[in-house]
Amino acid sequence: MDNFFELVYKIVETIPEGKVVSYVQIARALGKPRGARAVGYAMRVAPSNRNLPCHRVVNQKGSLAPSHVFGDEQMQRLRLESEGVLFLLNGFIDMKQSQWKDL
DNA sequence: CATTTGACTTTGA
DNA sequence: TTCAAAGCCAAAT
Repeated sequence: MDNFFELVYKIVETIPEGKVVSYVQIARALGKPRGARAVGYAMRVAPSNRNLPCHRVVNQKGSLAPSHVFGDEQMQRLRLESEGVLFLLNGFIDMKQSQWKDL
């Protein structure tokens, strides 16, 4: 399976622990600098059996999915914190340090 | 086959 | 600098 989704999943699997990646970066890696939305769509239909760290994929604003996607909003935050991702006081991710720029 | 939607980004005021 | 609107890409309906 080498469709768009699989490519996205491959990149997401490559995200190191304690780091996050913006949708646009993944889109760029796929050759679609403006395909960030498509990446998000791929995440929405992402199969759980793929061991996909979707919680490490965030947007440029540093905020995760609208919450209900993971079940509980605080759960994903705790999960990221457990991996070493730094969170700001406003509940957003500190992109300055946690954004994975080694793509 | 055409339209709508969506876990976004960028540009304009 | 912050807030609001438009735009683009791919998949689903």
